[in-house]
Amino acid sequence: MYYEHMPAPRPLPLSSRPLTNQQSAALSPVFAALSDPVRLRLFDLVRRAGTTGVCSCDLTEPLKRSQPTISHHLKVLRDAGLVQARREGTWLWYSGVEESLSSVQSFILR
Amino acid sequence: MYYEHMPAPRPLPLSSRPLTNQQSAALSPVFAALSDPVRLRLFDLVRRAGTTGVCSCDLTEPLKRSQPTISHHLKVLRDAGLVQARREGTWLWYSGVEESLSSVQSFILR
DNA sequence: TGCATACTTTGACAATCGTCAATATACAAC
DNA sequence: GTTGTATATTGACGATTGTCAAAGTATGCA
Repeated sequence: MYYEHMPAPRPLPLSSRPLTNQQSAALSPVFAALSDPVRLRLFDLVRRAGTTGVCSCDLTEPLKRSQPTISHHLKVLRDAGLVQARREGTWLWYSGVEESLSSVQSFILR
Repeated sequence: MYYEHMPAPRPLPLSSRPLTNQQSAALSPVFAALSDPVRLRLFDLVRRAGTTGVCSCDLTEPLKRSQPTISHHLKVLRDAGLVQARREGTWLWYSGVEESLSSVQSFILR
């Protein structure tokens, strides 16, 4: 409820079938990756860096966590498919994977 | 990625500000509530029961979990604002709260 | 080769989580 | 009151989580 203007809630279509075990097993890790407040801000920061991306060294300061902790969280986000990394010399440039949110979007609108 | 027809990924507006500590603290519990596969199916089942709702006694069997476990998960979903309960005699009828997904929706589309 | 920088992995810790059996509570009917 | 049914709470268990210090790996440069 942190938004001033929220999208209007849609009526349920009820067209689709109940979530199967496999579907919930595939979807829940995405929610889990976003279930930690620090990781949620981390994903937000990476995401808004656009296609250029952001190096993880610039993320420890705003999130006030150690570098290994940030590295750990980035791995969780990577394993969930929410972010990706591109190496450039010593640096790793992280960027968001927007398509990874499609399954969440589908679930919300189902 | 469990859907055949996914909504097209939107380009980032980049209009809004980075998530604050308070915003992520408010939003992450919703993701956390959906981060468990059993609870995700539970929410899906409750949700598609519509305004009528469903009694929790009918949820232990499809989810193959004990009654206390279902009760525990329903409490997590209730605390996250995702479901609500209406008493009718001995029964409790659970139904989904669609508006609770607005914050998630906003975050995805931000 | 060596050194410096960016990042990952390991190992440990307290805290939280998912689960169930046992117990408790709430309500209806008698 | 008692009895029965629906649901919640308690307490315990192993498993997982977030965190950091320490050590390890990778890349670039002299």
